[in-house]
Amino acid sequence: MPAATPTSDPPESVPRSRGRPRKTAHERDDGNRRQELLRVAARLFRSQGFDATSTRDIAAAAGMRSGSPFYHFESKEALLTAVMQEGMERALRRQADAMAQAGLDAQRRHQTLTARECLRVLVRNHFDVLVGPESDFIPVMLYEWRSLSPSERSAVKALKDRYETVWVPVLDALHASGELSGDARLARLLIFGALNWTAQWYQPNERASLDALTDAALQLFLKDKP
Amino acid sequence: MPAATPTSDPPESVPRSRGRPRKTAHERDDGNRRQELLRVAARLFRSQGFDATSTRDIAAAAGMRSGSPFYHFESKEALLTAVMQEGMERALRRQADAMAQAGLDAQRRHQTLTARECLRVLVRNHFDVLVGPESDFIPVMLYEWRSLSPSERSAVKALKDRYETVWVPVLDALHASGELSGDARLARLLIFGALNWTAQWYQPNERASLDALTDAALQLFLKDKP
DNA sequence: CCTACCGATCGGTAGG
DNA sequence: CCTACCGATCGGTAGG
Repeated sequence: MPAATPTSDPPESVPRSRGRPRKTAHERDDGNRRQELLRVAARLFRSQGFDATSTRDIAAAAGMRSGSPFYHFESKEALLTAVMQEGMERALRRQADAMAQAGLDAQRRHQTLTARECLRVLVRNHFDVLVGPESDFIPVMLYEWRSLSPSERSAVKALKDRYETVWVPVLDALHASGELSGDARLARLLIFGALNWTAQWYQPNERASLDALTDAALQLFLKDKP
Repeated sequence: MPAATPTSDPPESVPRSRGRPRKTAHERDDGNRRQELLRVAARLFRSQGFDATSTRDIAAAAGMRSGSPFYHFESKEALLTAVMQEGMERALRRQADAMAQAGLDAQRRHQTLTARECLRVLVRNHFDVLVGPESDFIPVMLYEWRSLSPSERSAVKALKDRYETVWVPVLDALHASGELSGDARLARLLIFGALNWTAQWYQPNERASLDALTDAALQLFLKDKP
């Protein structure tokens, strides 16, 4: 039974929002126009910043006229929020897939994943999400927080927390085995910082591959097992 | 003898810039108005971002009318550049002072600083510069790169490079002694990432002190001396 | 440093 | 999704 809401729906379904009604992602087959807007917005927000990108820039990059993005999104801010949510949902899916795949590989070798191997999978996937192909969404989320309203902010933060929660037991296990030293919470924050900062300097044509970067990170953070 | 400049000063000192002549930092005793503008601009740029801060916001915060900041700075961009340069110059001074002081302390104990102790001094000072009192300037530099023109960018980058250069021999020594593992360049980039990211989450009322944070960082990055 | 102002741009909307 | 448009805001300037 759904929770009782103080105001129930109006009798004949009067649209409540301002202006024209807007489609949701799954309404009609041309949701690809919406996807296209998300893609170009993510790219522009990343390269120029949210405030420095006009909705006209976005429309032009998607081959539309200046007013048309507002047919798909209520506001520029809603578009930003959608970019962040889309990015986090993809990241969550990829993280789950990577962990599941690594688990299966281990099983086929009749082994269990060590905490160190788990961390390697998480770090490698994080780099993919952050600086790999189609990686504009997550940097936008990391660097454009300020432009969200409090409620949008907490919606995105919930997804981000889910993403980071996966790391906690892994880091705890490494802490317990002595492979990770120091305060556990501070270590986690510092590690995420080291990883997230790569979005600032890593270029696709960087001499170091993402595998090499993963190696460097694990070597930096982890001690030999005592 | 000063270097010969292709165009020497005009005979009777005609101002070359547009509009009213602007004072430099040392011209007259009310350079404190300029300093005040830098201070409030740094604070607003940090909390709202460069693009989301209007020159009217800055003027109001400094107790001026909307047009007055342009008496002190040629443009909003020039003000941003000045914030970053001022911040880097202070950081460089504080870094040099901290290292010198630590060297003197060691000398008084008839010892030399170990590489590990040097790193501790650098990290601790970096946290001070980044999230300590009057720490708005450096986060602005770290997060508002995009709004600079190429030439302004390289001017700031030169200062940033000078700051980071001090760390290189220290990290190299730790690498040589086996206290720091993995590719040296990548380790340095990851370490700066971990430190710089604290500007995103550290609050002055944070439970961890900057000393505790320094401990956590050194424990995370460094191995025991083999 | 203030007053008064300009031209440009921006997010967003009505109506089709 | 386009056309045509509005009100607000912004960086910056002339003149004192």
